Amino acid sequence: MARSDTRFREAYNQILDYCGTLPPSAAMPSETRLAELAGVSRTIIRRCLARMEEEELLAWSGREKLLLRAPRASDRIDVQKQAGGTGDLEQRFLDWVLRFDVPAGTPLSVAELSRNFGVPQHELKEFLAGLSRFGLVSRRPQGGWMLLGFTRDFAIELSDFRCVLELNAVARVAEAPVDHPVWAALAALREAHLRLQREIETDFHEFSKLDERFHQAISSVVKNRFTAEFQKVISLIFHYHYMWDKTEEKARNAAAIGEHLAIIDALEARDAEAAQEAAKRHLRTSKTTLLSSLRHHELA
Amino acid sequence: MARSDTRFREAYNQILDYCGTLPPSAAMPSETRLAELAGVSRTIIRRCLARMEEEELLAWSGREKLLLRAPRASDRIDVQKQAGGTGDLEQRFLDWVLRFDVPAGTPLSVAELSRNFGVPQHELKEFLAGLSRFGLVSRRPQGGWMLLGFTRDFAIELSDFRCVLELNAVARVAEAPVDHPVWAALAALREAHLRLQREIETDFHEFSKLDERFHQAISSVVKNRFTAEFQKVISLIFHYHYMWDKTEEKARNAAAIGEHLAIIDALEARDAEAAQEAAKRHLRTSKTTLLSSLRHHELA
DNA sequence: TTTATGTTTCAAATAATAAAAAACAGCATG
DNA sequence: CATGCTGTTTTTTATTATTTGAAACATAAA
Repeated sequence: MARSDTRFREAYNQILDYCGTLPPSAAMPSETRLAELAGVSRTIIRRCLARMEEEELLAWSGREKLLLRAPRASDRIDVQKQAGGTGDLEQRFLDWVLRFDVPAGTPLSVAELSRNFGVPQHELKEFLAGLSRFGLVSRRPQGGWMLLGFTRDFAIELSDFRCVLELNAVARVAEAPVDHPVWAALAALREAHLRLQREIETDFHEFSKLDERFHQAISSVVKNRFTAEFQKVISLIFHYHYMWDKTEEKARNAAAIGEHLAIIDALEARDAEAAQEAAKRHLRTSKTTLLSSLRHHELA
Repeated sequence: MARSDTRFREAYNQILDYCGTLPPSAAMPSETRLAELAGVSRTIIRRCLARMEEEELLAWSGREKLLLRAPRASDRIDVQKQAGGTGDLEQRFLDWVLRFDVPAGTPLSVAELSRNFGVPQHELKEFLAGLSRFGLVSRRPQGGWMLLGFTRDFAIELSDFRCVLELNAVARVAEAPVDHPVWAALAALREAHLRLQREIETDFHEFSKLDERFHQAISSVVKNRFTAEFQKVISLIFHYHYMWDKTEEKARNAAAIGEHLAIIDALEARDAEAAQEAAKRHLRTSKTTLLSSLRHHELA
C-alpha cells in the first residue's frame, strides 16, 4: 500500500476544533478558506467534509455547508504518530557510532538501521547520502553503505578543518562591534570558567559541556550556512571524545580552562594577533587529545 | 517489477571471457572461487552456471563442472547500460541551474528532474539530500524540494567561505617542500599566464579556464576530504559567473592575471605574508565580480 | 467579474517485489 | 575429522507500482 494519511487525520481533527468555535448550525467557510486555515490542500479538506457528511455532522450540497451539531470528542479520529521521530536522526546516529565505537569499514545495513532508529528506509538512505558528502560514509560497490570514520586520517583532517574554521571565527570575533551579543556571552563564559577553575578538584568533568558552549559562542559569530552544518558534526565528535578519554582528565581540563581564558583575555583586549596565537595553541592541544583518545581506543 | 539484472549480465560475460582462457573440456573452479573472480555473490555465479548449462556450454552435476566447448561471441548477452549516466549528475545539475539562471525559491520536482536528467527518482532524492547539506536546496514543508541559491546572501557566504579555504591553502603552499609537485604546476601556470597576458587582446576569454586551473592547483595541496567536496562546487560556480559577466571582461581578466602572477611571485619567493596579502586582494576582486554579475542578472 | 466548487492531472511518499548478498546446513573428500 | 564445496534459506537492497496529496484547470454561481 501507499503513504500514510496522517495529513488527512490531523487536518480532520483541526477542522473539528475549528467547528467547535462556530455557533450551532452555522455555515462553514469556503474550501479554499478552510484549506488555508489547516495549512493543507483542498483535496484534503474535501475528504474531511465528505467524512463529516457521513458522520452526519454536516449538510453539504454545493456551496451550502451547514453544521448540524457541535462536534464531540468521540468524532475525532486518532492519529498515532510513530515514535522515535525523524528529526534528530543525525544526533542519534552519530551518538550510536561514537558511543559504541563502531569501527571504520563497518557495513551499514539500511534495513537494520531503519528498524533500530524507527525511521523509514528511504529517509535513512537520504540521510546517509547527506553524510557521504562529509566523507563520513560511502556507498559500497556491491550495494549498501559503509562507515568510513573514525580512522586516524579522518581525525587529523577533521581537526585541521576545524582549526581553519575556528581561527577564522576568532578573527571575526576580534573585529565584532562592542554591542555584539558575543561580548556578553564571553563575559558570562569567563565567569563560568573561573568558577570551574576554583572547583576543579571535584567538578572537572563539567568541563566538556563548558567547552562545547565556548566553541559554540565563538562560531556563532560567523553567519555562514556552509560552516554551520560542519560545526554541528564537529562539536558533537569532539564533545564525545573529551568525555571518554579519562587519562589525566582533571589536568587536561584544567589546562584547557587556562587556554580558554587566554583566548577570552586576548579577545576582550581586541588583540587579534594574540587571540589567534592563543586559539592556535588550544586547537593544537585539542587535536592531540583527540588523536590520543583514538590510540587508547585502538589498544582497548 | 524490480531491479535490473545488469549485475548478472555483466558477470555472465565476464565468466565467459574467463572460460575462453581455459583449455577445452576443462573443469571449472568452485563457485566461491568464481564469485571472487567476478567480484559478485555466489547467487549470481549459480545463475550464470545454470544459463551456461542451458546453453549447452557446460555439463554441471554437483561439484563436477566440465566446460563442453569454447564460448563464442554470440553466447554473450548484451547489457544496455542506460545513457545519461548517473556519474556526473552534480556537474549537470549545477550546469543547468547556472546556465538557465534558475531563480532562488524555484520548486524542484523530483519527477521532472528525473525525466530531464535520465536518472531514477530515488537517486535524485539522494542527490538533493546531499546538496541540502551544502545549503543549496531544502525540503519544502508541504513536501518536495526547492532551490535556495542564488541569492545575494548565498553569494556572499560562498565567497567568504571560499576565502577562508583558499587563504589556508595558500599558507600550506608557502610551506610546501621544494620537491612538492605544486611548484612544477605553478611554474607552468606562470608561463601560461604570461602567454595569455601577451595575447590578451584576442584571447581574453581563455582566462576562465586558466583561473579554474590556478585555483585547482593551489587547493590541491590541502589534502582534506571536507574541503575537497566544497571546492568542486565553488569552482564550478565561480567558473560560470566569470564566463557570463561580459562587462569589461577584457580589463577584468587582465587585472586578474596580474593578481595571479603576484600570488605566484610571492609563493615562489616563499614569502607567506606577501602571498596572503596578494591572495586576499584577488579574492576580494573575485567576490566583487560575483556580486556584480548577480546584479546584472537581476536587472536583465 | 470575481469567487467558489467540480474535475483532472501530476508529483511525492511509501508499500510491494524481484534481484542480489549473506547466512546456514549438510555432504563429500582428502 | 576437519576442511571446503554445494544446496537451501533468510536478509537486504534497488526499483517499480500504488496511493495520497497538491495543484492546475474548467465551470458555475453570486
